[in-house]
Amino acid sequence: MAFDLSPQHRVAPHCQACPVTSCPTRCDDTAHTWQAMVSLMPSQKPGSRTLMRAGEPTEGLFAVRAGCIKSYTIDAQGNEHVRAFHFPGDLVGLDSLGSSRAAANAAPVTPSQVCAVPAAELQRQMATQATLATMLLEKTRRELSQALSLSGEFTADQRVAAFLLQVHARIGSANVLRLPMTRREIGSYLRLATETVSRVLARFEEKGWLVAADKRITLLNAEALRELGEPVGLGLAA
Amino acid sequence: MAFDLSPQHRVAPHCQACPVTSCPTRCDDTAHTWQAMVSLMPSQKPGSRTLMRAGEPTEGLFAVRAGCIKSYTIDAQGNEHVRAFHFPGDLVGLDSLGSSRAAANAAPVTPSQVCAVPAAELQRQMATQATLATMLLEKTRRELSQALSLSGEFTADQRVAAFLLQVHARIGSANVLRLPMTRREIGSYLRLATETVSRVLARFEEKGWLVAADKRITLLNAEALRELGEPVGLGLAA
DNA sequence: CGGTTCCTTGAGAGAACTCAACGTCGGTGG
DNA sequence: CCACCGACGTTGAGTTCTCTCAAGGAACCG
Repeated sequence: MAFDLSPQHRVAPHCQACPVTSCPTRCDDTAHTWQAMVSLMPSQKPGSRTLMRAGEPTEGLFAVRAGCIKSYTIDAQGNEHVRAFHFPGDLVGLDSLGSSRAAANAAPVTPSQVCAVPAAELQRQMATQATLATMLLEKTRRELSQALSLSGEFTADQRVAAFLLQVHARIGSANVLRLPMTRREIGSYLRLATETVSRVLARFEEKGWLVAADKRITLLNAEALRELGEPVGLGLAA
Repeated sequence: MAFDLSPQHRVAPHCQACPVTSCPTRCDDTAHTWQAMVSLMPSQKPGSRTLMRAGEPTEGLFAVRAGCIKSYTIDAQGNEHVRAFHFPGDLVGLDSLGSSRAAANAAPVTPSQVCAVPAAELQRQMATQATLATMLLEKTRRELSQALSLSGEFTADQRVAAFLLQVHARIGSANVLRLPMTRREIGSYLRLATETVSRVLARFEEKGWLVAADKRITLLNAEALRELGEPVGLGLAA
């Protein structure tokens, strides 16, 4: 199996102590514990420490507790295409939920913690709890809205601006922002070449809108970025 | 309200006689009829005969019975951006389902028939019937998969090839295909200029892959198109 | 230390866009 | 009945945004 739930990685979820208060799989631990917490490290060797693999049987959902998970596909030429970044509180695997086979791969971008929810258990719970199905439907709908927004036609500057604001809203503090992912991964997600991402950041820096020190971004003029990236609609996602 | 359910348009659904056998809202008519069938004509005047309007309160879902419905947004410059085309059997409004306000506009592309399912009724049914919520989740997941596929980085030729095959699979017969929408609408959906769509079709015709007589397309080499458009993954959508 | 990945910057190429012109079609009204 | 108008579709010419190719420096790891 792609995802190893062996004892040395497996930990009780301790939902009551979890910082992700809005976690959709939050339970009271003592009762029906139908999830397990796992720590993950990103690896250079592709394939190791993978949560999901495209084409393999769907194993379930993963709730991100800490870190950053990417879901991605590999095309015929072997190029990686990032479909989404998942931050704490997000669910990974919604696009494969009812399907027998996973639609994409998923792997950690930085050291991460996730809670694994087995598909079989999920199906069982959904059949009886309409609330669970409704909640998952709502989460999926939001992802759909976001995907549709991003699939519009925007300039490189608009995409990058919207992306920075989105990441800042999720894991930023004050006006500082630490990007968990590489330029290549950002470009893959935004459909831009690595060099273009780099150039756009340099352009923003020239304008005095931010300071980009590698993965550490300091926002100096968030308003300008917002004005530019607003049409993309990544942030406001209703 | 954007969608007029006045008596002169309203017709009992007659699900038993409906050609859309896989309609997710299919009912036995005599029992709880929580939908109404409506005929729609496309209009030049923007705004008339609109099913949904972005930003207005969500009225519910629409099941397409015949014709073709587009959902779209209007940007700050007044340009239309088509997010999806919906064919018989599809549901319109999944991206607005749990939200209080509609995420997009929806209007007929050709003369169409839809069944309107009020949001309030839907919510009530979902609360008790886990099956309904699961079905809607599955439909939404498929739309999400498709949106994610299309949001990849592909050439104009790949996009158009995939699009033709998708439409053919939905409403084509043998090797003939009648496009319900204009070149501008196709381009808007595929993120291409109108002229580019036209040029790509001319290119395909030069290669002997198809004959394009305005909206009537005759496929001569579907295999070539499939090979080209396969990476887009619009058709296979698991 | 090598070796690898990441990031940046420069120069050139190309795919798709914009602008523009022209022909067709369908509806409208004089 | 036919001229007019607008939307649609096609084709050409030139432009531009982003990509590709290339090279160098920095950071990280075994």
